[in-house]
Amino acid sequence: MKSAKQIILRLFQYREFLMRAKSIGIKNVYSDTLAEALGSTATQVRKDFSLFGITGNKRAGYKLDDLLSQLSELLGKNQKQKIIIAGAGNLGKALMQYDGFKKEGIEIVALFDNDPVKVNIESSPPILPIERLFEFIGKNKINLGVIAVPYFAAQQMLDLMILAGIKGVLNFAPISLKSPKDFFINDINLRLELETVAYFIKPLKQED
Amino acid sequence: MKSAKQIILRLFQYREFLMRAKSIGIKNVYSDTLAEALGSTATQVRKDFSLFGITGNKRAGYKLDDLLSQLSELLGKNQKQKIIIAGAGNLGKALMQYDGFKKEGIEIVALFDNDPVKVNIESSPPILPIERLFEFIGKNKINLGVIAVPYFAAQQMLDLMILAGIKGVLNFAPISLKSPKDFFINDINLRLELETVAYFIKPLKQED
DNA sequence: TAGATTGTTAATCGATTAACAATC
DNA sequence: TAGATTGTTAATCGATTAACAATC
Repeated sequence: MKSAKQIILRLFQYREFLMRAKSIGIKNVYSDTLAEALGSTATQVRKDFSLFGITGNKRAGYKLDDLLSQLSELLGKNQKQKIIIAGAGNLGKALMQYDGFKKEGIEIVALFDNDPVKVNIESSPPILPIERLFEFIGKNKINLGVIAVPYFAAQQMLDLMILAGIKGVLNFAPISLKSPKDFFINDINLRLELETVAYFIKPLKQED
Repeated sequence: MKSAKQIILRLFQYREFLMRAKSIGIKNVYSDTLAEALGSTATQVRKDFSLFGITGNKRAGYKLDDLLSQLSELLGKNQKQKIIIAGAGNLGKALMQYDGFKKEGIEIVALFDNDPVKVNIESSPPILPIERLFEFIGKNKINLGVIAVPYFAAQQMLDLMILAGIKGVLNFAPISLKSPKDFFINDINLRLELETVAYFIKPLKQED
């Protein structure tokens, strides 16, 4: 949907690198600088920018501040993004405590779990019972969620989220979820990613 | 390197689905069954199989057991895979406690952290000081690692792992790591994945 | 100016999809 | 057999890379 996920991912990476570069006092960058940082190519970088109408200065590369503000404009990272997490298991809690989100404007406003033992209204963010999810989403106008529940509960959770008004999710459940066409799902299957590495480092019987 | 990561990922997904199907007593599947399960297409499924010499029966689809064993043969999932995790923060611990790995033959044999408070030789798996990483990898012949340390420590950690004999890593540090050509790195940047979802659900100013 | 770097067009590459013959 | 499904070839699509004119 819309422009390819991969390009957007790269734009975010450019932005991340630029913020770090800025913090150490760099004022100008070249497509080559960015390529090097990301393990990409200068052509790729300029092509990506070109696709979104981002321009630099021939001979002088890109002014870091200008580039950064153009990217931020594009990626819309000036407003806060509130999210909720379904599932307060290890992964959910790891995400909850991961402070890299906060400084990028991503605020986890609540977790939800159906295990009463995990519920904790006092924690920050609070861990609430599933029953309150629907109401919470509506009241707080949340449109982004994370699914970190077991696979057998994932589809049901997604259906509930969609009904409540969520527009896109990051899904850690290892299953292909069904959703309307205009709903955005980003699947991450950690075990699969790990197994893939295992596959590629295996001594090969035959090349192809 | 070798066959595209994406195909291998799909093969793992087929295998995962087949194991679940088997557990509920299904004996035969069609390319269409698999396509449906993965949100893919029947042509894609047959193409993937064709690329690896996996065949079924015209008119009768695939015998689940045969297919499963062919995939397992290919993906080499009959031996155990030992891994270590560098970084015993929230993410490292979440992975450590995630029991989905174990039943797929992935065994986390140790975590490593340079914070003495986190070190815990008694836990299972043990959390050891970084100083023991090099020796541990050599002694236990580990070739797969996970990098779950802060970004500024990631390159150094990778260098150490490579030196110790690791052949591939799953990297959660949000930075492009440098490594030899024959070393395999699978990068996962959770924040970026989340931001990407946020981008795609944003009300658009202009289509393209 | 001369040299370096951008921005874009064209070529290439790879992956997905369509079409269809083979055949159980 | 007739119909359904595989396996593969060819066509399409999209993304990456190469080439190079524009120009600061």
